[in-house]
Amino acid sequence: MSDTGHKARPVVAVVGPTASGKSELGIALALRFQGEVVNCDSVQVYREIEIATAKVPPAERRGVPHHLIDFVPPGTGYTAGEWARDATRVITDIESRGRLAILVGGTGLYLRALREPFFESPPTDTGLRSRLVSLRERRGAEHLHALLRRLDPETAARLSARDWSRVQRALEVRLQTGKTLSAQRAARPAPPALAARLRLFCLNPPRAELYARIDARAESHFRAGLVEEVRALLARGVPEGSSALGAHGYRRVVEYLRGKRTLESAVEQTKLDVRHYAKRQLTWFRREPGVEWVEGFGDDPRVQGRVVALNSDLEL
RNA sequence: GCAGGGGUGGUCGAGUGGUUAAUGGCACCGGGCUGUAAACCCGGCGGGUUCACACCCUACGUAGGUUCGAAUCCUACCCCCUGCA
Repeated sequence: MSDTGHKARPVVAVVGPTASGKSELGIALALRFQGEVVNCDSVQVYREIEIATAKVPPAERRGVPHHLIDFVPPGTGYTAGEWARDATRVITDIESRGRLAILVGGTGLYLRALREPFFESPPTDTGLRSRLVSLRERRGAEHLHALLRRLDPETAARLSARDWSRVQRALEVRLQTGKTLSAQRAARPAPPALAARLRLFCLNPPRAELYARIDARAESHFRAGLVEEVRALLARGVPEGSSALGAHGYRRVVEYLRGKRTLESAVEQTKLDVRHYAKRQLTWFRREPGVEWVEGFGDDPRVQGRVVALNSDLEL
């Protein structure tokens, strides 16, 4: 390509807050430019959890191939680092067939992991993790933080004791590798070549309308049988502490089924969870470099038309 | 109608004479984020001027009053809840 003077074909990415119409826009672009969708959503990777994930059902994908969706067993963990490797492989494959790769999803960390790879790190040691979790449950987050102060003072100083999620990760790194997280942070591999070709579109719908959609969508999930889906997943042995059942919708229904809240409060809390999440996504993408902001919803044909126009150079 | 209880900032709810623009929760807004990220964490939050210390204005149902000082006490009125009629 470069020797012919043509611009390298981009890897398109459609990101944005949840419920902003990313999937629809991704499919529209794929249809227009012979593309294939690569899921960039940390929950849609799981199979068997359906109703509250907003996955586009295969029948509605209009023939557009979707990758990295529906392939991880629900009780299993899956991480940003794994996704980055999988996505690199999948994108390479799509492009080798002469098609356009279109990343679609709202998980900012996943995209980050692709653009700026993490340091080499062994896979999650689930045994160690569960020991740390139970330690925290028994002795409190302060205790974990105190432990980290001994094992990695630099990271401990940077992290609040209440930020147990990161404290725990830092402990895992130190315990699994023998090296501190602070020592490893600098050692970041070079990004894959394709990262430089990313063309990043972030949807930005009117906030009030977005929230209204989120609320409506949560209610429709409950009407569609979300509670029954969760009941069945639990009955099948999917751990309630799994990432899949920690997803929005699922988390609160698990609490309801465990008698920790009413059904009504599960619905309301789910709406709040998702609204808060949408806001955090916006915060994330605001400082993500190279974002092209697209006002409106991705399922709006006018918005799709605008984004198509922005990619007119992809026309064959 | 009588007897009790109550009306507080977007909301729930503390506060019963003096650092009270008013504890706290929620909503909302903003920020952070290096392998659980739909996770986890932090901040702001009556309005106006100011880069800022600061200053001004408006606020605890309404209207008056007592007091150096009132969301807090008194009076009247309006509204809500409960019990008796």
